[in-house]
Amino acid sequence: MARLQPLGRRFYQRDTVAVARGLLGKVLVRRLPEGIVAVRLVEVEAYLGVADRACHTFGGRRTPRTETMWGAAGHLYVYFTYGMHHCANVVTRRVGDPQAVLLRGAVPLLGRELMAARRGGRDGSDLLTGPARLTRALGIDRSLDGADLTTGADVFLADDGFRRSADWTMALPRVGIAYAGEATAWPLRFVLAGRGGRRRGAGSARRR
DNA sequence: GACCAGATGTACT
DNA sequence: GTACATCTGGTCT
Repeated sequence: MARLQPLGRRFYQRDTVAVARGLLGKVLVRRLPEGIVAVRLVEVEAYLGVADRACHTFGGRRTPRTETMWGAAGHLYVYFTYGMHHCANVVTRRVGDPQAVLLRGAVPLLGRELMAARRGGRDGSDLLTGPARLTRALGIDRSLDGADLTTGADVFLADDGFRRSADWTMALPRVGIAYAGEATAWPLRFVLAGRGGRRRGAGSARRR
């Protein structure tokens, strides 16, 4: 894993669903003060911008929080939710077309101890399953909102040659967006089958 | 498996 | 000022 090259801007400028599928199996590398950690993405969700009721930019909403999504592809969009959790997204498409892919789950490749330490010593099959667990284990917060993923700096995505077959990719309804009307059922959540994806299905959607 | 509380930033009135 | 959020961890059954 010594010489991973960051994915280029063009990878992110494609159709959001294509980017989401393409991200499965890719390696997310994070440089922490304590060392380098790396994980393989196994679960993501696509958010399709102004036409997607579940998306922060639905209807053209543009606020300080969502500004990163409105910018160039290949940047990290990090937001804070439920008063205590951070979630990380990858911005896709082009400037002015605010779409993104939420990183929901991964499996550890390198630096597992560092990640477990950041999660308060918890280490188990749920170390990286769930968007907020992922960001916590990788030390991702609002300070990384807008970070460029193509430079290979603090955080970036890379291809280490891992090849998933299309047969191993599942498309499922998204999670936690019961408020989103018809968009709730759109199959925009992609999971690498047979890998640590979460078992909790769409059925766990909260009241509210 | 089901259910609930938690803590606060963000959007909107 | 108010409502709610791309969720998690803990408890109860």
